[in-house]
Amino acid sequence: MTKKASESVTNSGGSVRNLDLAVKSSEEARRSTRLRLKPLRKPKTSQKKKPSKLHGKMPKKPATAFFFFLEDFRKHYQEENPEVKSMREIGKTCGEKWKTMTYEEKVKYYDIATEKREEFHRAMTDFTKRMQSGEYDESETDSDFSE
DNA sequence: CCTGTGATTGTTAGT
DNA sequence: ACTAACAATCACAGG
Repeated sequence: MTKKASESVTNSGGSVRNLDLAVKSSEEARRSTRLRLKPLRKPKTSQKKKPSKLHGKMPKKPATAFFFFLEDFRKHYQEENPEVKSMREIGKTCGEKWKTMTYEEKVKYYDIATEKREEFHRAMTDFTKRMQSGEYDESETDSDFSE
């Protein structure tokens, strides 16, 4: 609630500024991403794997801006192409359009992703803190006692 | 009936 | 700094 007011003050300026910082932060990471010319591993895609209990309470990676755009784009795509139900084709179309999108247009999606990232960061901090505090509780009370 | 696949880019943690 | 893997979605297929 409080931060909402400050953000509303600056229309695009605030958003852009946030994005700028976000971009700057990932600027380094971005470079590496672009360099990925070593597709040694080329899985057919789809890296879905079963939820391994790595730590039990490890915060999962938040959806990226692209995913938010996908969510929105998917709605429009289904409206115009109700025949296409497969997400695979949408992904291609969305990805192609995503590249054509301009910075300003992506800003709004990046902005959402940035917020999600912050939330994730909090969960991560709490998680790490808890971990250092007294080792992670792997017990997670499994089925021993119902809650 | 349930699980895995397939496709997209972006972000994160780990080494 | 770089690498590898994973994040959501939704329809379809296989066991």
